[in-house]
Amino acid sequence: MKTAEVSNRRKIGRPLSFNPDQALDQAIRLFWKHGYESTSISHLTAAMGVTAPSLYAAFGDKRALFMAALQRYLGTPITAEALIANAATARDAAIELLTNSALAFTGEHTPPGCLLATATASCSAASAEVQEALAEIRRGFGRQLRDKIQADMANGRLPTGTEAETLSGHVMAVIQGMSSLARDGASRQSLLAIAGSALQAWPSQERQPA
Amino acid sequence: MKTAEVSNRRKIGRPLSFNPDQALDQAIRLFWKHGYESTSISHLTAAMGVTAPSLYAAFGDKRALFMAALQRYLGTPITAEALIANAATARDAAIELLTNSALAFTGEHTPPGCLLATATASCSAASAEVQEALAEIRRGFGRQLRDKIQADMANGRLPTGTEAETLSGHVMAVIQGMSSLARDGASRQSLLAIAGSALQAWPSQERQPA
DNA sequence: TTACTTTCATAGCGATTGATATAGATTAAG
DNA sequence: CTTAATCTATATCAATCGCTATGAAAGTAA
Repeated sequence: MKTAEVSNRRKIGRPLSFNPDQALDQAIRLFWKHGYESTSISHLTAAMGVTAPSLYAAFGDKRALFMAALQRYLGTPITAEALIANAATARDAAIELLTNSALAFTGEHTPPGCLLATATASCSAASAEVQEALAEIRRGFGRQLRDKIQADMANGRLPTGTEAETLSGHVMAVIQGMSSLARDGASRQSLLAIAGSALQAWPSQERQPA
Repeated sequence: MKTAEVSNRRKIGRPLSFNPDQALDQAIRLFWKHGYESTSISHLTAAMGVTAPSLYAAFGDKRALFMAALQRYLGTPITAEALIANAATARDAAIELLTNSALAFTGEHTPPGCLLATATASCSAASAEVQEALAEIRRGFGRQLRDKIQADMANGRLPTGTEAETLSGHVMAVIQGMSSLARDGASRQSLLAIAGSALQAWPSQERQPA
């Protein structure tokens, strides 16, 4: 067990000289901006205000630190999983996903784009495991949205001819495409307009009565 | 002038032991799969069948080699620039861009996704110039499609209320999003379906008579 | 205090990075 | 042949990579 377990840690010994969550926020910023492989340990230690041995004692190796940063990133301000689950309809889920993404990718105090989409977009074979882990998270979001669409079809809220896989794929593509556009300098306003344009492709019970 | 100029090169001296274009194809394959920074010189020399000094003599430094590979990549089988310029309408251009992208991102003998979209999706500050060069190429494609849309509006082939910037941005987002989905394992069929779904958002003169 | 536990800071590990100096090999020209 | 031009191969450069051994510093508990 390399990673320190805060809950089981006794209160004896020299205390930590840094706030783990604040340090993790700096790691998020760097991984967000430069990706997984291009963010070096020396960059991280400098930004986090922690020496390398302390970093490894607190978070394990680079991969574990990245996964911890990713989990923290995915939980702010609300998980996409909860957003989809709590939406009244699949259309509402798509609207919120697209809108929240457009806002999150163009924050004033954060790097442009999406950490989940770009951090391992290009990396060597040595990081294949991390790359696959992120791919599975992305695919999971797509599957969840697809299932929500299929549920709405079963409830009559969407035409029976709707291709759930294609519709969720379109939304996921636009979200990840917006991340690329944001990295290229697109404004928040333009991304919100694109999100609205993508919703034009959403089928309605009225226009297509099966 | 570090890069050898083939046209001005005299025919005396020891000839090249490798085919520059074939070597460049191998470089394209590696940069396509692993991106700019994560593809090392040793990886390149091994795949290209060329030693490091020969590589540097033929192509210059790593940046020049990457840009040469990118130019060759962007010209196969046809440049997106020519595709947009030769299309009869902006809608036709969008259809061809989306379809060709779906096919190119899921080739059997090439890595999944798009080299232009992913090679510098995440890189350190040391590669900021290369990153910006690729961003400008992507933005140029978007501007060209936007101008084509505006031309169709002027000719009455599109409703006057059409937001050209948003519509082209939507197409560009879907294209780059399809690259991400392809990297996550999406099939050619699913990408073609997503391309068709994106076209549902395209305005028509009939449905919206301005 | 003394014992014990944990973190911190220094220094450095082997491996790899992008890039090159040097010398030998291979060709055409004269 | 000799000479000039160009490429190839070996060996290596300083810098950085992810990571860690070591011992001093800083806290609690007796």
